[in-house]
Amino acid sequence: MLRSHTCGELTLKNAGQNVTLCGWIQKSRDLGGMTFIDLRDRYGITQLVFNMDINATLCEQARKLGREFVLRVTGKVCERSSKNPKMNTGDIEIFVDELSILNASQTPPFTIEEETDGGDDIRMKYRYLDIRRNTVKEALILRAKIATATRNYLNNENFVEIETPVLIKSTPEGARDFVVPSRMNPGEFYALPQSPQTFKQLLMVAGMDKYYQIVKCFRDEDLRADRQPEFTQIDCEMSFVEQEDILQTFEGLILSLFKSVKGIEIPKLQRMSYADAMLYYGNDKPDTRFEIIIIDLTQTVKGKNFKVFDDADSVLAISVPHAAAWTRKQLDELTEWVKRPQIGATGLIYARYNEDGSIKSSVDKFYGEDDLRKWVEVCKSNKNDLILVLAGETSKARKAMSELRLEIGNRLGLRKKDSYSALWVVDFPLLEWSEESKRWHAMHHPFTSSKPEDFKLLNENPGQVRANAYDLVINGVEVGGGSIRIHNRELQQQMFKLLGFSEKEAQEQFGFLMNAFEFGAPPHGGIAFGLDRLCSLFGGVDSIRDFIAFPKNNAGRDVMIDSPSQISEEQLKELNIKLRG
RNA sequence: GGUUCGGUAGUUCAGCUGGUUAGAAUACAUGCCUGUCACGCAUGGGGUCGCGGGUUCGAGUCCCGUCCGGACCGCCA
Repeated sequence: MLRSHTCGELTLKNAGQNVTLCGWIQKSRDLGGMTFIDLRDRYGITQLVFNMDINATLCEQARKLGREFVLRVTGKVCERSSKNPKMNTGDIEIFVDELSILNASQTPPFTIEEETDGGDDIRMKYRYLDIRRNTVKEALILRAKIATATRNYLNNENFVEIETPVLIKSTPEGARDFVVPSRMNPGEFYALPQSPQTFKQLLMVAGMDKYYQIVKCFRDEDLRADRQPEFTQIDCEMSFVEQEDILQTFEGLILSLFKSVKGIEIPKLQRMSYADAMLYYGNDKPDTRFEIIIIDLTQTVKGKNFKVFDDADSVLAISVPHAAAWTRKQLDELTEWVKRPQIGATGLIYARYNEDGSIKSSVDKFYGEDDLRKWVEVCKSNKNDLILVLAGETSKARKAMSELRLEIGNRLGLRKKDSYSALWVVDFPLLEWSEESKRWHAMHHPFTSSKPEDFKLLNENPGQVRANAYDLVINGVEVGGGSIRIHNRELQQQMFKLLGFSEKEAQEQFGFLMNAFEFGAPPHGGIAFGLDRLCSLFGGVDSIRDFIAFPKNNAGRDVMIDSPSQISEEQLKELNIKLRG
């Protein structure tokens, strides 16, 4: 070993010992007669001292060292005459008597500090320097903790960790596949898995009973702060279970993660139907950290010759507590906010329920005091509340209101990073109609089973069929989702047919799975969690990027290694690929 | 595919309605300084204002195009 201790562990107890440390220079302070160097490694920072009176040559040498030089030093641990209570090692320092420079460093392009001066771009380009910073380092360590705690829990529950292939088969359902050409099979391509879905089901057919895997998945879709083209799932599947068993098992996982990683106990998870989530929160991943819910005013407001409301499929409201005094300017600004194309509302109507009991709205022309009184009643508003109303086609109005609700939550400071509200959203529809492709799409995926009682609707009214599917939502983030699967060939075939597959297509693409179902497939179901999102949630930030050691940028590029990149003519030839102009 | 914000010193940013030699902080270099820990003080170097075109007597500033980055919408079974 090049070192006897790390830079984070020495305290007064070690005073008098001779130690050898290795690390990077965080900072040096040259006072003339003496020089202090903060030496950093993963574990912490320890102060080195060089003194002209004690060792002039060494002190001269130390003055010349720059930031991020890698040193190995030997010296004696001494109690400081002026201690630094902000540091774990602040009571001691090392009087160095041997110094070797293991490697020099250029001046880093940004400061290696908690609050760096570097922008995202430059940080990503020099990610290996960025990771030296505490915030990123801690984020990666948090991720490792979550992964370890997950493995502990699942191993303890008798799950078996099994790897599944990364080079698999492309299928048209769902997201775009990343595709890999096969040299040995000219003109043919592998796809990278969007999830190990079919393999884990085959493992259930194989009798593995309980499987999990912390696994990279790939989707060739546009990126977001919480979406990367390659991401990690905690992928799980169980045999001989019903929905309730899955919810119980994985509620246990989540509670145990909160406890072991964050050290907090969160309450048992609420259950909310998809229909309720849409009705009260306007989307299927409600942020339940705050109470404001969406109220349907459609019937209340109709028939007063206000065209906007009379023409609307839905008129939705939220009652914002203690906001009646918001200024006209604030409300105008909020109106502009909802009119942005991303939100897409055409306008915002408001009613103030004033302290004195009077109600004043932006549509007083159409609605008298009595009408507005009804609004207040339906919204269950209190004095001093502000009612905000959006109208339009139901799904658009819900979406806009959902966004507005979250924005209001932000403005009122109700979405606290360190409070957690987790719930299961259940009873998803099995299918949703796509106007674009004029056919039904699986809302979860084509292997999802329906509620037995809804099964009879499958042919006459597919949109009404509820699935045995469930999502885990925490603070408005979809952290995981799963379903009880189909394990019967005929049923699976019927599903493919409903989704517009010809029998031939279904056989070509998923024949292996349906064949397997004919060899004694057990009832089974599972769930997958997004590890990256779980990390960002635990870390209290919105972006998943700092929980990934080497993430991709907005355009799916790795700016550090500069990928993707072109490949040589020989490589293309070998792969039997010709690029189009 | 679209919306939007940004690109000025190594870095983060300021730079007004177009007008003198483009600034600050920090980083860096040199010198001084024996208890600093955001050390201090002094001095100094550092710029193709992303790129191309246009308007103008004059463009960092206005216009068009383009490239790059961030956030978002579409998309993400």
